[in-house]
Amino acid sequence: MSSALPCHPAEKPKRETCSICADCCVRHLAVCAALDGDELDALEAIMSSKQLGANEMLVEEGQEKTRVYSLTSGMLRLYTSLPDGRRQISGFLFPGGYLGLADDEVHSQTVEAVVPSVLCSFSDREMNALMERYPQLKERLYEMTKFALRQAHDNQMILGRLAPVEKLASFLLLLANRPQAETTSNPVHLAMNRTDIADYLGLTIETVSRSFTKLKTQGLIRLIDANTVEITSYRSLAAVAGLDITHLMSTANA
Amino acid sequence: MSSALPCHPAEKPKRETCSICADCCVRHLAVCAALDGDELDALEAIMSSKQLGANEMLVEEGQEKTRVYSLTSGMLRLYTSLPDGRRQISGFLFPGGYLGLADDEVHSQTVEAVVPSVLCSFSDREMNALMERYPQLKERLYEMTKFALRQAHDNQMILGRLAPVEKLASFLLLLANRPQAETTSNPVHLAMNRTDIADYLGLTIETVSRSFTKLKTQGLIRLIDANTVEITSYRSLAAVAGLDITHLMSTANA
DNA sequence: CGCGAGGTTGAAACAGTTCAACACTTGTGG
DNA sequence: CCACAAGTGTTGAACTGTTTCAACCTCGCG
Repeated sequence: MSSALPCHPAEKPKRETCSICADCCVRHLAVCAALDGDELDALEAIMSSKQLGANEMLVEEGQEKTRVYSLTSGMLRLYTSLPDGRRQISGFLFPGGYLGLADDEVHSQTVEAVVPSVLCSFSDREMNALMERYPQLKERLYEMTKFALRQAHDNQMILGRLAPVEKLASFLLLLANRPQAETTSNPVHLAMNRTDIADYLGLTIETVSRSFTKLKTQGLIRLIDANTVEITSYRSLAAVAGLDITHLMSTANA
Repeated sequence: MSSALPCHPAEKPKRETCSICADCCVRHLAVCAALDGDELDALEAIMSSKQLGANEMLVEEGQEKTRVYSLTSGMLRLYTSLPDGRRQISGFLFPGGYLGLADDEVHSQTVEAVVPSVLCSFSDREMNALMERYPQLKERLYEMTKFALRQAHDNQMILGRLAPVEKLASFLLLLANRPQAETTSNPVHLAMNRTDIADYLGLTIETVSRSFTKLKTQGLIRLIDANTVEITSYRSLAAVAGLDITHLMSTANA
């Protein structure tokens, strides 16, 4: 689906005699960046692979947390729902992202694949054991949790104080500058649909659509197609967003 | 100001020959719950006390993080601002709360006292050293960070998907059930003013005021005075809030 | 070719914001 | 002790913008 890098583990034979982690192209972004050599083998020993189809659910809110995951390729959405069906997407998970940072015993959010995805799966118990054995692994997860918390704070500003166009501008900049791509990616591919964007930004799909039109009319973006956005004027878009997101570009993964 | 428990360290002589931490009444809520005996002495050795007047600023967004804090008594607000002055309060810190969970080198938020407050202050460097020495201290901070992340996710739902009355209802329930009081406190004392509430919930002060009136008219709350709310019907208020916040009551501090 | 899903656009309804006035409390100074 | 000003909160009325509801468009696919 996505014109991603040519090397996901899924495309290789599942488990060879030797390390597949070592060749993983998102390793430097993921938890596993904390490990090397033997340590990596130990991680690999408790790892299994998991694939998800588009919109397939991985975990559901309230479910016991028995396994944790590291996303290799694809994209996930994390959300909570209200009894009446209203939904708030708290974030999207990109390759290198870790699933289970916020939760202790129970998952506090539902997780679904936005597009077909591949994950590394671990028993929560075994992962905890490994964290005791390799403190740098725990340290890494701690750093990733802190980063997630900063992201959540930025999100609160977006949700609480930005106007719809500003929200969308921030969102596009966030996608353009997300760490995975290393450099600023342009045009930006929107793997999620308008409903997802709306539920992430606290808007309706109609308002999202109208905000796209506004940015287009103002000449800040160009919609190559409904899911591909070219950022025509990066600076102006950042000015509209108001939010200073520069720290999200570099700090990405400490 | 607040009719709090009778024992804040501030009321005692500043540093006696022996442990003041051991007598601290919020210790079981704070970082220090992870430590005991000698360990507690080690923490106390690097600790100093800090007092803040109402609305006094402790740290400013962008400032280098040289010290970290544990709140003993009072209340703090944490927020970020936009260039044009719009403000989003990401949360309030209550006694036992820790300041500096999300940040690495630089503070990502401004912190001010809502009411006169007393804090334990530590050099960030020394605290890190202590965390290396006592892994359970790091573990404790990690748990508190995870809790903060879950809180942030709940907040995103409140900001993005709840109507004003629902937002206010959630906010009141949050205050009523916050861990410090141990039991559900009623009536609830609002130490912060309407502007703070508005900037926390993503509303204007007028809408906050009107929402108070609506809850009052519906018979769910009673305003003893502008800053004291009696929850008349807890269940109905929870129903209005929509949000299930029960997990915030018990999980408080793992 | 026609159906369905996803996205855009238009018009009306509604709700939160804005602007303004008023009430209440507190502190200052005559 | 009272008058007055300042700060905070509430209420009203008009306005603006998002939501709602509906229609329409486009694309992919059976």
